[in-house]
Amino acid sequence: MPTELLNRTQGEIRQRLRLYYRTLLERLGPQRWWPARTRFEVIVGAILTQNTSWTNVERAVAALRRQRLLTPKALANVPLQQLESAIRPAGYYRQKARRLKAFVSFLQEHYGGSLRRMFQTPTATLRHQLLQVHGIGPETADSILLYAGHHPVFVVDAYTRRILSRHGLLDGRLQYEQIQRWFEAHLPRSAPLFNEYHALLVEVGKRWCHRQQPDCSSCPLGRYRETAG
DNA sequence: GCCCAGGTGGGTA
DNA sequence: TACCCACATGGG
Repeated sequence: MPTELLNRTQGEIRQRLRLYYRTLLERLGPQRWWPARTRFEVIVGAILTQNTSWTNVERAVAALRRQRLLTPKALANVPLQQLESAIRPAGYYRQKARRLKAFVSFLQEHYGGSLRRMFQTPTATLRHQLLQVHGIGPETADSILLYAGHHPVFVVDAYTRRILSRHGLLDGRLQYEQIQRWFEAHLPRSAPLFNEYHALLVEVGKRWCHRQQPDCSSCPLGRYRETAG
């Protein structure tokens, strides 16, 4: 199975990716991700938003803030049941409470609780370490690296797969790292660019590219969609 | 009531 | 490797 469905040249893919970015930025404006006040809040949000709508995550984050739990130390010390109760609106709250605990344990053990030290680690090394933490998979690890640490990694999510495969640009069944490499091979390696591009794709996904019945007529990218999606 | 949401890990063939 | 499934709340 070739990486690209429609037998495009590398140049054509790069041109298409630039066109999409320019179009979305023009039509939707900068998304200014990640919506959070601190780096640690980005990490907490990245875990809480796993397969969950952002509005539900916001309630959970607000509860954590009210209880002054938005620091590594506070999360490490809070009883599990209290943490579960605080993040309940985000769903999967029992799993996610353990995942938050797992991350702050990792941070303490490897970096003495210091996010600054953690993010000084080379990208590939830190990504590998994050993937060892229970409950942190590739998308969460990359969201942490990019949006909390400003490391230049492209974040792939369900919307990214859906949009690009419906446009016939890549095979949505490819593995996470394959799709990530595809983006990173065709775009300048820039954290601000990766930040904005992923955020724009999520906005497109939320508004126009649902699982069933995409609304391509009003989607800013609709006119560029071709067959073989 | 139904489908969906900014995934992940565990189990099975 | 490639599927299945559980996990859970809240909005449309």
